[in-house]
Amino acid sequence: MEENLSISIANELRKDILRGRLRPGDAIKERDFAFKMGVSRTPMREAIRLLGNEGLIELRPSRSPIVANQSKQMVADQIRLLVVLENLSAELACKNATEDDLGRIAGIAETMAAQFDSTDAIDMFEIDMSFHLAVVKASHNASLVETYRTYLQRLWRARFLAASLDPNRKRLIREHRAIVDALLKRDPEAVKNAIQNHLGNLFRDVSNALDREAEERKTLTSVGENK
Amino acid sequence: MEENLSISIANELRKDILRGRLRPGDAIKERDFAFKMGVSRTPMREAIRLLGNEGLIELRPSRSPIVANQSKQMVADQIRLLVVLENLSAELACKNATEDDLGRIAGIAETMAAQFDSTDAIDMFEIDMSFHLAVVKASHNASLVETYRTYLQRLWRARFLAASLDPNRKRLIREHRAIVDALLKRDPEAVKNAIQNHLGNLFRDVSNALDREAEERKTLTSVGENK
DNA sequence: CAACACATTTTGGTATACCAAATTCATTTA
DNA sequence: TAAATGAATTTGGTATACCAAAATGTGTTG
Repeated sequence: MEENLSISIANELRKDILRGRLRPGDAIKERDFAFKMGVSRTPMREAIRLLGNEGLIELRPSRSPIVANQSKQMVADQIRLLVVLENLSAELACKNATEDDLGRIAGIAETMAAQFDSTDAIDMFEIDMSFHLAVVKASHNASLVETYRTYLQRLWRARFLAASLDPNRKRLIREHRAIVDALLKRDPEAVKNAIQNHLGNLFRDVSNALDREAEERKTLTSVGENK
Repeated sequence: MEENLSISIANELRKDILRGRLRPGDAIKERDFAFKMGVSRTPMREAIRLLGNEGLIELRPSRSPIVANQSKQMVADQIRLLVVLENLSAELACKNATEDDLGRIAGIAETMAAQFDSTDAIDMFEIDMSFHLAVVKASHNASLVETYRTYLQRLWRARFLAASLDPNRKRLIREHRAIVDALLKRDPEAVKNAIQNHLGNLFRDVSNALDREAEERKTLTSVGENK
């Protein structure tokens, strides 16, 4: 897609949100952000609306938009859907994946295994997410890819917090390899089982991470000034 | 959600698209449509972008946007996903539906049975779609509802064409009743079977309808002027 | 000290103007 | 008659101004 100013602004804001430089609850003041980026309100407004549609920003009447701050119920709902989308992609990828697709997926898994200790946590998490997205792309169902991407982004931060809480590298690499092996065999049941094994406790892990973060925020608030 | 000018314009355009007053391939000329509706380009532009995000309008560089004209592959992809979403909603609705939810779903099915012959095809199709959406809402998973709604709208026209081609009222009412009965029993497998039975041939039916329409368009084009 | 009223600030929304790029159309030439 | 060239039109995108509504802050009064 051809990139205009609003799309490049949206890309930059999205990256800031996913990478944690903009945190849940932070205000995105249209005029301020436009001025800082040296653009007018129009493309900034359009970018904010785009991210609003993607669920990353929450628009509020008569108040500045904020980085979306999702309830545990919303996170649970999205994870429930994400798992179903990954299962569907497993089934379809077994049928439709090209040899290039499978090669790419296996390559990403190898890259993670090889570089885990020498890559910072944020970059490694991005590779992890690109692995999952590559599996979905191997389904060759464009709607599935589009919808999956939406929830991948919405859940990004929560999953990153969960991954940071329990960075079990051996388990991660083993479970990704199980998914790759099952895909290479083009065995849908085996892929689904491997995915279930990999994501089965995702909500619990994410929930724990969000609880932990809420505790930390409460501690900071009680010693700091009340805003 | 509070309705501003762009949202009400988007709602009007969406209704025109779903109801067939704007057809696939029709241009949505920003300046012309804004003038006709007595508004400026800004809310019209925002409304067009909103429908672009929803997949109902296709934006093109340096050309007027057009009503999305989906390939059969895209339709097949979307149907594949829609069925999975309906299956998930069946499972969750069995667990989470309130008695009000079930009453509402049964009520819509009864309304269809009672009013089928006295309601025009477009209105009856809308009731049919509201039945399916009510089942999904009964899942109480907000992300599922949002995603399902997206594909319900994208597939609206193709499904309406298919329904018009083979308006089998008895079958439709019977199959909806089977879904309701299975929901009342809160039997996920029975609901999934009923949905599979109901939607199992959706792609074939839709594909036939799109083929038929393409034939008709070709016939019209060969006797009319080439644009 | 709390509540109320008024002023100020912030904000979303919309209108309009302008620009550059792409497309289309018309004319000319070979 | 077809191709090329130049002019005109259409179009998306962006900047800026303005307005009304909502939120916030401040001062006064009871």
